[in-house]
Amino acid sequence: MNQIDDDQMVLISQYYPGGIYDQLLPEQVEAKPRRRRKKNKGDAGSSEVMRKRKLSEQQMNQLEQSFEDEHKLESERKDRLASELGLDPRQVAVWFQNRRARWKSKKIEEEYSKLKTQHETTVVEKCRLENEVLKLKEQLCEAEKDIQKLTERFERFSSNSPSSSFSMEAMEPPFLGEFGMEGLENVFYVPENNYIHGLDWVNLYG
DNA sequence: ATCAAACTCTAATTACATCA
DNA sequence: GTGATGTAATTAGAGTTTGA
Repeated sequence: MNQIDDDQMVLISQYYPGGIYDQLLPEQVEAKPRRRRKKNKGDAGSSEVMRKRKLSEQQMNQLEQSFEDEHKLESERKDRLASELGLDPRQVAVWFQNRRARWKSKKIEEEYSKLKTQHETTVVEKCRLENEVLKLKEQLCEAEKDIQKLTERFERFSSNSPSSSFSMEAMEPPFLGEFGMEGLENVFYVPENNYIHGLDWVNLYG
């Protein structure tokens, strides 16, 4: 299945003449043993092989430019680039493979940073909303206490004057102000021109 | 339709160069 | 000298195309 092996054998044998790959029997090749490169200590720093390893600035620039144009590398472009740069087409292919890997890795890092920032913003917002909920609960609790006081007061008032009528107009503003109800207009919303008589208003939020 | 060869790719890894 | 880092090259495995 791995048909590139033969090509790679040729390529490898170019880099490592007389090395382990020349000694492999056909059966060993077919068995696809995990091959390990020999360390290239003997040649380090002196041979043509080493000079080939590092691409020149001009080669790099052209490869980068080509990569910017298109991340995929078709056969034609690979061969053209290789001949323009004096490289083996295989080297060009390898360069693009590695470049794509670096690009992907960078994109993943960028995406991670973005998500991290979003997460931090969301946590702050969650905290703010939780505080708001707490404040609103406190307000609600206070309002319920006030309603309770008003109900009790109203009941005492009714029992003392069974025949008298009762209206909000008669109580405001001194009546509500007396119980610290300022600023609760939005909590106890009463539509305009909607007069509530008798006990109905007391049960509205019960 | 099937199969193998020849190619591509990615992901992981290794080997080497360079620099602090 | 050494560890960290960047990158060229290798490897395995999977997918696609092509021709017999």
